[in-house]
Amino acid sequence: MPLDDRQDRYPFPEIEARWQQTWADGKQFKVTEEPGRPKYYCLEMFPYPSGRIHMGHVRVYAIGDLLARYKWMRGFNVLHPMGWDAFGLPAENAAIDNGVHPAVWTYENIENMRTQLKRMGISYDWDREVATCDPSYYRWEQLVFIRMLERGLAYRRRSRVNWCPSCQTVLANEQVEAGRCWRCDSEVTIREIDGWFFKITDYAQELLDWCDRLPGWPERVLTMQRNWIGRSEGAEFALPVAGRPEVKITIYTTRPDTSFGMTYAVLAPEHPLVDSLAVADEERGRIAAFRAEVARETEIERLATDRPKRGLRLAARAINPFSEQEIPLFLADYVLMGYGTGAIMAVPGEDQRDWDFARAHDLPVIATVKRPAGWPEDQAYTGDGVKINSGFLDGLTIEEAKRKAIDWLVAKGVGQAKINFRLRDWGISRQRYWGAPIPVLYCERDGMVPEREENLPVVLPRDVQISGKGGSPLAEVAGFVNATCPKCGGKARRDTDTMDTFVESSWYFLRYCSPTYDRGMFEPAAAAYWMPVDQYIGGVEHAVLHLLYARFYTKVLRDLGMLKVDEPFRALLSQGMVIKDGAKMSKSKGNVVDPDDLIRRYGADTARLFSLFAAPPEKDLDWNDRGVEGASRFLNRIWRFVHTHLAELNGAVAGRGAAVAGRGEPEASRADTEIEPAGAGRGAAEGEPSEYKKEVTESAGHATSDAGHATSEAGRAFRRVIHATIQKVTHDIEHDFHFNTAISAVMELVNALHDFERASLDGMARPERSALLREAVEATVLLLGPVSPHITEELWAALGHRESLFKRAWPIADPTALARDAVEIVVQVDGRVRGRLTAAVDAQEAEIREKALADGKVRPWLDGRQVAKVVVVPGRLVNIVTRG
RNA sequence: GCCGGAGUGGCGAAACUGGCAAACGCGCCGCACUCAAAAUGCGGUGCUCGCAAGGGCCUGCGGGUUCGAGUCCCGCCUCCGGCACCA
Repeated sequence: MPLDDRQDRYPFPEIEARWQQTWADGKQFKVTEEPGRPKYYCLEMFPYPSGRIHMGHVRVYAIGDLLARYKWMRGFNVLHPMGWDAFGLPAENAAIDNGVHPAVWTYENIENMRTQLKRMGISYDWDREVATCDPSYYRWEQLVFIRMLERGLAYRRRSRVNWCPSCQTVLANEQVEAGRCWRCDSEVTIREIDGWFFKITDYAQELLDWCDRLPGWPERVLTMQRNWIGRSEGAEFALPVAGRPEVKITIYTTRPDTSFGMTYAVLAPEHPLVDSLAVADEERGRIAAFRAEVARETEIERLATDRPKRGLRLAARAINPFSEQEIPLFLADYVLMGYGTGAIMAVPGEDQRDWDFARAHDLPVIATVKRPAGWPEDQAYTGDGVKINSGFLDGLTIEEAKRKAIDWLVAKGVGQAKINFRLRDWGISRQRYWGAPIPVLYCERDGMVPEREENLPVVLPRDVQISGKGGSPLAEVAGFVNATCPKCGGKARRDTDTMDTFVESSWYFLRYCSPTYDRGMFEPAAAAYWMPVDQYIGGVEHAVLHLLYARFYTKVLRDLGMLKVDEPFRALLSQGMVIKDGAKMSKSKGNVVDPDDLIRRYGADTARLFSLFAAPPEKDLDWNDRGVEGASRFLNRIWRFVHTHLAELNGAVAGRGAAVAGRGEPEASRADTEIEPAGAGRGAAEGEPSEYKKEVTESAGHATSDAGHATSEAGRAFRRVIHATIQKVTHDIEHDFHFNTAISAVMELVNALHDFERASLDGMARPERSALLREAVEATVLLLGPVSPHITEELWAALGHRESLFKRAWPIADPTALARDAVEIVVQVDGRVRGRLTAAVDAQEAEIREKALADGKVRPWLDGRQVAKVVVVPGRLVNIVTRG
């Protein structure tokens, strides 16, 4: 078929639409569990249905689809699903702004985005699509909520929480970024409010431990999770208050070895013992004023570490149990109630913050670690050293002293070793409408009561006024709030908060295993077959949020006896952002590229090719319109080559000179090149299904009947290029997902194909040439299939194949084709390349050495110099080292 | 401050366990086709000295190890990301 005259481009709109239809009609990517066949669960983070896909989506889905299609070709049973993270605030904000119901808005957006995604030609099993706002979805997380409640893994308490004044709702710690709301960037304030929590802190240690057992995860994500969990080892002990034996302040420290240097102690302003410590009314007044002052600070101010530390000295004094000295007690804003015990021992000698505070308040400093020579006078010392001024700890190392100090506390019965985590429980109540209702009621008689399981789901009511003025909209819906107590049948009120949408995304990958199952969250056998996700792909912005929650939730489900896996995602590919003109694509910066435009102008295959070619997936991708042109040009070049050589290419197989013209309707005889992978034949073991190699090797022999016997020098060289490319592309995909270099290898093959085509016109036997051209073209089409599936399907059909490219096995490099008998060896003199020589692959070192020393290009460089040494690296280079 | 990651042509980027730096693509230059342009094809393209043959210099900076360093070691600088009065 000729190029489209008008555009000089191959007719991608027609081709892409047709193949998308063919795949859909044939349910080609629909999967079911096939016990005994190796599975591959390939998952991209599902999108929030904002209404339109953006380039970031194109990038993730192109990556995921490449892997999914590649694994199909390698014989795996591939689960590749798609769905919608459908609850959330934007829907509600749209309702406030435009008066559209969030449900209407959401489902319209889903329709839109589904159409867009289908135009990308991703190999999803659309029969497994889920939307988290569907009651048949969230009913199961309500059930799990109740089970968690029974186990104490979900609990309700009043607490100081992060509050976004703009979103009018509570935020979890993970959803606050540098004091601002992760979604709307408003400054976060603190509120004391009743709410539900998931006890993720119970899993802190396990979540941390498994960070060391996830080799398929990028190190940077694991590091972020470790930091977030924030484990620290130390000691906790009672700090006596002078003259007040009934008051016991517990302090936490990671440096019990420095206890002798404790010259004062500090309580957080909100510390509950502060009230009982105050003696006079006058002091109570000052405390109240200090607390008010601290409370006025915004989160942002509090985060600034360089600002002077405020403190208030209390009348009460404490006793350092180590030195038995009386020391002053302070309230100070640099001590946080939320970490440790909310009280610290201050050791200005070995802690810079304490040092700064001690300076400002004229407090004594005792050094308990010997300073290295020249240590500045005006700094705390946190380095290593020997203990001094520390009574029974003197002379010990820090580590020894830590242990001995803890032993001493234990012996005295006042303290013990203690491990602390920075991780806080996950606050999941949201004072908003568009979320899953919390399945709990409050009865006048029985108090808080969970809904009965048989009454689930607690359906989110449709009729609701959304004002955005604050307060849970559900509280205004009488028909929802007023209910009967599941326990006594009396009057009860429903909880009117909804769950954080991160709860839905914590298990959607499980729902995909059996999306319509109605007797539980997922069908156990299906989950057992598909889980864990083999490859998860998504943006790094979820490094601690979603990825930590999902890990936690999976462990909870395991402990509830519902699931057998410890971790949901075996491997994670954390893809970079899409950048244009030096900034992340965003409407406000005006640098967005609309995927729809792109696909309309160049086709999905080009959009996918470029986004995979421009950068390795983990790096940020610099969008470049010219680069897209280049990708398009490349596909056109292949198209043109195949169609201008179609007669020769198709004649080659049967060895007939007769041309088979016309696209896609070749003769049936072509079937002999087809591999029909029977279900049984496809794959036995993971990674490299055993019967697979044989099958493909045979096929290679078939498809290249004449080329296999390529005897000319040029023919063998070209065939080596073909098979080296197969090897490289396979390696790049398997080894480190460097699709950019895989694609560049195919580009090189296509360049070599053009060179060969020209060079072989004279002097090469026609059958050999034709067979090699066909072998190269088939390899190109196969290798490029997972990247640009439509054009390759079309070309594959044009080459006479009747079955989809993706039912065909991935090619394997033929070792005989790769074998070479001579290699080029570089000759260096003193590390500089001076000549080259050709030697047999199995040439002995001595032989290479002689050849190198005798080389005409090399000799002048040895003139007047002595050869000191000759380094021979077989198959690579010779370095002649000279002297004089 | 702590923890990660990265610095390579005009640009996006390559370089497996130390072995020809800059593959591939973009851009640019030249040529062919064309009345002309577009498209396409072919060739060139790190910097620098030279008419040329050919030489010298190049992977953020300074040292080191090595026959040989983009890659390993030590010390810096810059940028990006995460965490951050976490005791």
